[in-house]
Amino acid sequence: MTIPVVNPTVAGSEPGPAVAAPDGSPTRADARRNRAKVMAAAQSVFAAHGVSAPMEDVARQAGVGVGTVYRHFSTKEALVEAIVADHIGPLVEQARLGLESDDPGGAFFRLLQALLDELVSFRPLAEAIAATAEHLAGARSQKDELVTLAVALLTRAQDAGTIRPDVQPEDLELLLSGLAHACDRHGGNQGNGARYLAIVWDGLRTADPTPLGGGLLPAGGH
Amino acid sequence: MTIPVVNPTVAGSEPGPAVAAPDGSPTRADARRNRAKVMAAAQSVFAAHGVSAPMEDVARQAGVGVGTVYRHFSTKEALVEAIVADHIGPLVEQARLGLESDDPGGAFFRLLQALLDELVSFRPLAEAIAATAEHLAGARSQKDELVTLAVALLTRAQDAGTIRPDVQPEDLELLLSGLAHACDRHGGNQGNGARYLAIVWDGLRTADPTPLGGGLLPAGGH
DNA sequence: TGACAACCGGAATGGTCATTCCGTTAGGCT
DNA sequence: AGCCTAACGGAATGACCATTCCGGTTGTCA
Repeated sequence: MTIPVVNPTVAGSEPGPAVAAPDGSPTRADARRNRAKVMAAAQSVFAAHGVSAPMEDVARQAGVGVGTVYRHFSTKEALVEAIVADHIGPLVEQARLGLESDDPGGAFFRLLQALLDELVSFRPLAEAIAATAEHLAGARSQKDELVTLAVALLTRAQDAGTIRPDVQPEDLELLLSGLAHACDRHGGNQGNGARYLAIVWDGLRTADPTPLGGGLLPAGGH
Repeated sequence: MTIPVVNPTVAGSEPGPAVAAPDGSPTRADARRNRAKVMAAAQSVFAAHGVSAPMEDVARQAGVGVGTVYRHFSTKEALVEAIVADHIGPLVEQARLGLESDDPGGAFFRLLQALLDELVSFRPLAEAIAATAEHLAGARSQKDELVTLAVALLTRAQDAGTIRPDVQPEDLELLLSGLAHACDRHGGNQGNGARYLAIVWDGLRTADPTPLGGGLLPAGGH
């Protein structure tokens, strides 16, 4: 047992051994190189076969042994999380900028659109988003932060009159969840995802909305 | 239960051994009883823990051994399919009636609503629907039939002017898929599912739709 | 250049299922 | 009542994986 590490670093991303010293120094060159190879391999393997693909496939694709994969990511979950973080980072950034825009509705739409693009290109992201959306409590991870920012953007878009006022953050969770899943299931066809988004978007901005409260009567039908 | 289907035995439902003789005669009483117990147990176990729940849990809940479960359903998949068929049957019936209604829009909405209810009460149904929706080729199973009928209903609702004309059957697949997943992920809260449906519905019936074709520009934003 | 960790690879381990096998039990029919 | 066989139950089997272990390799630093 050689795990003298005392520093926890960021939970999950840089786990057990010391890939990076407590202060952030890089360590051995081959280790850094391998970490990158593993990330790239995981990216492609998980994208192609979903997160259920065996760790050994990731290792093979990376040209290393499983042991090496586990040296860098103490757990499969940690590996997935690391990749997801890569995808989410830019989205968080975009959401931040959007909050400062004077066109909240457009910014919100573009955020959804960007999210959709990522979703299409990397399936596991969908699962991660969906899982996070479960309860948007406090923002501790990037995923949570993204959800939080998206909610803020939603509120601003509502204040601006672009989005119907009766939509709640929980609905956003559900919509994202559904969006994610639909894209997951039809990964190959980005066009479909775009159509789906357009429809939901129209539902969000409708001027003559079906009451969301109780009765569930179609506003336009009948 | 009520499976008005005229068809002999649906492939997969009554497999290997002779739960029913080739001509359809019932067989031993205890066998029939156990089959029912297994179905009920599977229903509740899968609903509670998802289809990934072990067959042994189903057997225990039914008060029988795994061997007995396999005597009635040659495969886990066959068991799931049998339960799903129970849930889909009534929906197919409703869709049929809806096709004869003079209010296609309302009928379509009510079908979605009923589907949603089933989805909320039985998670695996979501997966099954989503899986089927993949390609709505020919209607050979009940699932396919449901999708086909729903598409027909959609077309009629469009002809009646309730649903925007640029919505395609593929979009329906995606929407159902997303709907299913959202309900799967938030099984406990039917209220949320209803809200989600209302939003999507408004997107479907909007009078001022975002073009579904190319540019992906928000119609109301900016 | 030599020594010492840090790293590496991949076989071995442990756990979780679906599915099969077979000795035992008990409906149904004469 | 007694036989014959469909049905049972549940231990055993086989696959698939994540994760761990440890002897061998190789950057790095003095």
